[in-house]
Amino acid sequence: MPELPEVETTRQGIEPYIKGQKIRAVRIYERRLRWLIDAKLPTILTGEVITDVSRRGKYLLLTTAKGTLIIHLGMSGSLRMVDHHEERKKHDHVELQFETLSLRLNDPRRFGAVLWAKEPLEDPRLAKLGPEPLARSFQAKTLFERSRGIKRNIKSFIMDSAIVVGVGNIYATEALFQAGIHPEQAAGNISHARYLVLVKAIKQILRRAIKAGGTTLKDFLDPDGKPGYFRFNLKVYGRGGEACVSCGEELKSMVLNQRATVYCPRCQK
DNA sequence: CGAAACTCCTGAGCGC
DNA sequence: TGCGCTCAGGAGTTTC
Repeated sequence: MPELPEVETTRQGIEPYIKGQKIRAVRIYERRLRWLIDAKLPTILTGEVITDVSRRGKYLLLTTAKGTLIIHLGMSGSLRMVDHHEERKKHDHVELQFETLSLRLNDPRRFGAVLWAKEPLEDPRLAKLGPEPLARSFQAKTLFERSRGIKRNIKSFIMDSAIVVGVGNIYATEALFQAGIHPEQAAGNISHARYLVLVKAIKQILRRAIKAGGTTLKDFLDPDGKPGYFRFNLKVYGRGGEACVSCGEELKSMVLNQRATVYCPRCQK
């Protein structure tokens, strides 16, 4: 479900409710997520204050004086702020109880993760992550240099979190359309000039999507229960067979790196 | 080493 | 109404 804009929307949604708040209780209803949740989590976290709510790639980081709770939403995870007494829904796996509200993690497919780390950025899963796409450190120059000699297609290259974090299937598809680059183009064959356009496209699309509260395809809701509106700005994703908004040509659908891909054969070379 | 395939899991939508 | 099939927004692990 979530790509970077949805994770950032989630972060912004929960921050005002939990930053500075003390955790009163922790309930774990299902430990079997991507990795088994540490059974000692309630003991570790109860009584701790959340001092910061940040994000690294698609990982959410809830900082306390003792260490950091790392939450990944996987494909189908979501966080909601609810009243303590609100009935638990199917697939609500973890709950952090604060003074009056609770933060609940719901994740039907259980591809998400809840991890505990003293130094989260040293966790092997986070240590090798590439730059944040919205940071100055994400530049055409580094992409260009890192891509020399790389034969794999540009779509899988920009979706690789070691290259740049947070670009998932929807936004990779959209950014390549905006940049006029064919998704199967070899990363190593793309000029510096075209990487400049691509980096600009990625930044712009992600910024706009965050502003719109993310993309709701069927079920993404922010922690207050509101959907994201970027869906209405999607130019190619989910529009295979329809007319290109730019040239009118029929958009083509294909499966690339086992992921649905849509592109305009005339606009993207 | 890089690149591609495979894997985890549930639910929605479709054709019959 | 039900069955079986396909597909889904991620990414770590395995295989070639």
